[in-house]
Amino acid sequence: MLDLRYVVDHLDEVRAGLSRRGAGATVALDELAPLSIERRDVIVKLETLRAKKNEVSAAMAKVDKKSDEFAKTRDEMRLVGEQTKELEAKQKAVDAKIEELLLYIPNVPDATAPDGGGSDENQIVRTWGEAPKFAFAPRDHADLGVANNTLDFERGTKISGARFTVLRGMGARLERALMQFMLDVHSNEHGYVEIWPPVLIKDTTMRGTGQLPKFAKDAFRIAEWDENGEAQAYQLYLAPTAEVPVTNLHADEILDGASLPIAYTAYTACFRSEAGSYGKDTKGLIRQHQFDKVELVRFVKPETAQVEHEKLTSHAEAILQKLGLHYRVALLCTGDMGAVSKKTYDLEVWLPAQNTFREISSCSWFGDYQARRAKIRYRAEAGSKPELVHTINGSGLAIGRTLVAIYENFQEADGSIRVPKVLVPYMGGVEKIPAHGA
RNA sequence: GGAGAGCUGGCCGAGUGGUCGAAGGCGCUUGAUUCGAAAUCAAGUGAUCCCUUACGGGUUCCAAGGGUUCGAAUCCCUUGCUCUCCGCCA
Repeated sequence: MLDLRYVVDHLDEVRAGLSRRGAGATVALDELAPLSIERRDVIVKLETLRAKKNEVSAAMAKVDKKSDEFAKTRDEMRLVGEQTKELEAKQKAVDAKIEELLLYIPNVPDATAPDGGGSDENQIVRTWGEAPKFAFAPRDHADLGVANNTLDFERGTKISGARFTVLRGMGARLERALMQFMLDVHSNEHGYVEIWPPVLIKDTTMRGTGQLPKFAKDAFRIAEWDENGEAQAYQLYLAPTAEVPVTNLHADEILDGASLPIAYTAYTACFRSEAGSYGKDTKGLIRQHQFDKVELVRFVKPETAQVEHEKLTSHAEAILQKLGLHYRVALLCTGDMGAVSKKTYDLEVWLPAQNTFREISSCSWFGDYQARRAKIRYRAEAGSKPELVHTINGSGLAIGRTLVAIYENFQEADGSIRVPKVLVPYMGGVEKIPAHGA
């Protein structure tokens, strides 16, 4: 979330920044300024009373408890106590209102994020490789995977419902190979520390990175049984991305400035309800309730954030390059960017069957927005004031979509699929997934 | 699931109603000493929010939330978490 003081002191600037996201993003700002003044008034009154209480209480310790003077002061202070309680209740109410507003206000886009209303106004900043040429009509991954018996959509639906898929044989092996390969590259070549986090996470953790309260409907929440055997909502969510548990590793911490940047990579299964995406990408692996992803997370000093963001993006790109997959990098416009982000690059991989690029990674710089929510700070040097870190993360990469890209880009006329060279060792030496019975 | 113990500053650990942001120790920082280091000695060493141009002043924080009281780290209630033993379990 944004800093109340900063918002109120720079109202016009913040308003101008938020308005770039489109109408509606600035609505809450107008309520904030008067509330902030009210908050300060309450605090000043409250603290004056408390100071008096503390002063008098200290004096009373030395007074004879049976004296009239003691009784008189005590009665006076009883009144002060009541007033204090009223003011405390008022402060709580005002703070809650402010918090509520702030939690729903999105991040201010960075100046380098282009203006725009939707995905067609994103800027393509670079393109890598070339689209493969086929002497035949390329088939999509779902057809290939059903034919070679590595993707079982029907049984996925049978056991778990729509948007669940079973990987089988070399499909399952490829998924695992990709996970290992990505983690190896990031930890060995890019200097990330590997993390294996829980995927059931608390609501406060979801709040820290901004998934809650605004996007509650996008996440799965688990239930527990009450004494009547009824399912009751339980305060644990299925992580929609490793970003959530991994970023929150350092929640409520003051990090040593010398330890920055901290870089983590983590594989997790990811769970998304995909509310509001009915009818979209219903065929194949593109949009699932459960999918695998390797994530990259960096905690950095503010002054290095832009450079760090580019660096992280290049780390995600390296995976695509090593696999030999044609892709492009899109700088998202303000209207297409996530609410928490200041600036986002999407990596889009070429999918020949769809004759288009599809998102396979999203690399975002969040400024101090997540850090403020999650209270992730650092001390530049011994004795200096704690400051908020900047957080950056990105997929490195979405594994299911990578498998899709490999199937579609490396298919042969007979329906077999070439395994990218770098993955062959991870596939136990297999260089080609056969067209049938894989 | 059953029984018990506990949760205090970066760490260890005192503190059971007032003078406690909290003894003592460790760690850390600075200075002295040293050719330098170790050891030793001295001083300092949390966060939060509010007021103030500044200097500075004040508030809150002893797991969290509520309560009792003129006054709570200390008493009461609720919740969470940790540990030990038993049971169950991949």
